[in-house]
Amino acid sequence: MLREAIAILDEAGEPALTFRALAARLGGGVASIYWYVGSRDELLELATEDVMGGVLAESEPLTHGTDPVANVRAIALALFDEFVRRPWFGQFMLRNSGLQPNSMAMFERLGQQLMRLDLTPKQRFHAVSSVVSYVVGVAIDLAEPPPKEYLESGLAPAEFLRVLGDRWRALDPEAFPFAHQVADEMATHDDVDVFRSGLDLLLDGLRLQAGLRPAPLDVGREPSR
Amino acid sequence: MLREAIAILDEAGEPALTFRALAARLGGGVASIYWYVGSRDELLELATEDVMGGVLAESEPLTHGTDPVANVRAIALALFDEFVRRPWFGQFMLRNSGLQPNSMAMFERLGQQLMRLDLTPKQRFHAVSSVVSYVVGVAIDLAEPPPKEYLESGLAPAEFLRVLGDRWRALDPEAFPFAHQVADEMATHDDVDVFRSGLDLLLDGLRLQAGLRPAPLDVGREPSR
DNA sequence: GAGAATATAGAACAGCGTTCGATACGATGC
DNA sequence: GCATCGTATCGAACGCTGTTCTATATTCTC
Repeated sequence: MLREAIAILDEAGEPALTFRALAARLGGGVASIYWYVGSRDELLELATEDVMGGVLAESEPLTHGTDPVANVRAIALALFDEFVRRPWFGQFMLRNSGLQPNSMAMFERLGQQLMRLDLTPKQRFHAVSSVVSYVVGVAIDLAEPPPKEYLESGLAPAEFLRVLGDRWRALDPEAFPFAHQVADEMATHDDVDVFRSGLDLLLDGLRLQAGLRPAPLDVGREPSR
Repeated sequence: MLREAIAILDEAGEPALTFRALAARLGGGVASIYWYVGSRDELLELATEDVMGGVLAESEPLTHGTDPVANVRAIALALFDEFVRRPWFGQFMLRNSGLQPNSMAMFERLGQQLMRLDLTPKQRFHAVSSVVSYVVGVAIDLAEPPPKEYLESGLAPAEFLRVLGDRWRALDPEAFPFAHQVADEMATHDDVDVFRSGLDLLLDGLRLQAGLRPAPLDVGREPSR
């Protein structure tokens, strides 16, 4: 049943997961679902936990590298991948305050990497919280349903970005010099690049705090300048 | 009318803003609201834009400092303040993809600060996006309604945090060394401290990228170690 | 075979956003 | 003075939602 629920979420997003839709898919009655799950929220909770379990399993090999910060980076990127695959996942990842086992395990996994750094417990706690917050922030952005203006336009995603860029470029350069300057970036940006950039800023700050040299450039990172 | 809508949001949160509740408060009929606003989503959009306008106005003086990164920091903290005051605000800040004037203006304001840094347009675009994502991530966390376990317990917020910390401490130290280590931090942490820490990591990384010295310690920052 | 635990649904309820159609009010035009 | 048109209001209904109640099968245990 959880499988079918996740399938609906994957295919049509969170609003599409109604008890009636799920019951129809299962070929059963609506009320039957309540035998297995207490509420819709609980169902979403189970779904996110299930997916988080998958990410946890898939990203396990990423935890054995010698550079703990690089490991955190790799794990975060694995999470990002899942957000792209399942936009609904990001929306609910934070819904549970770390009480679910798998979410807790992800938190623990990130924290364990940071235990190999010369930091105070408080700094470690703050650092993990920050990485999670950043990741969630990007996830929410990705999960945001496209504006209906886009849906009506019938444009391809890349084309719509170009239109958005054009709109920024058309703004008054006096009042919006920045929008004007980055209109091209807006038009051509790739989400994963943006995610990686911000993550690297955060992790560079963390390296600095831990008294490490800036960053090894050998893990597919673009040079900082 | 927008005033009353925001009042409901402030008093009882986003789910409480129903057209029927709003109509009752206005002493009118439900359908009348549709004369002024096309849908509930549009109403929420107007509300967030209105609040963002307020933050924009209040934080204007924070943009004149000599250190652009410190200015970004101050603006972000002003946003955070609003999230604490209005948890619903954070939830919807990102709902509009920068099409609303005030959200756009906030984006522009952050970007203009970064124009004073020696960065490429792409780096600037990524940096602003990252700061926004981080801020939104924290906002979402804050907006998360407290678990019903907490509501049923009747505990004060600080006490509930202590309970959560105790629970982490009770975990198997072999399997959860990190949770064990930061249980105290979890129990005693202050949200604004966590927010500030992560923001500073991000901004330190940005300073590094711009070729600046780490950070002036004179703006109320705690030393990095 | 009796009875308990497990499992399944149909029907109904209250609430939601939204739409429809009717009804006023006031200014404008002839 | 009367008709007309845009502004503004609203009661009633529609279709949808999560959820609950109650009744009924199915299966396992003694």
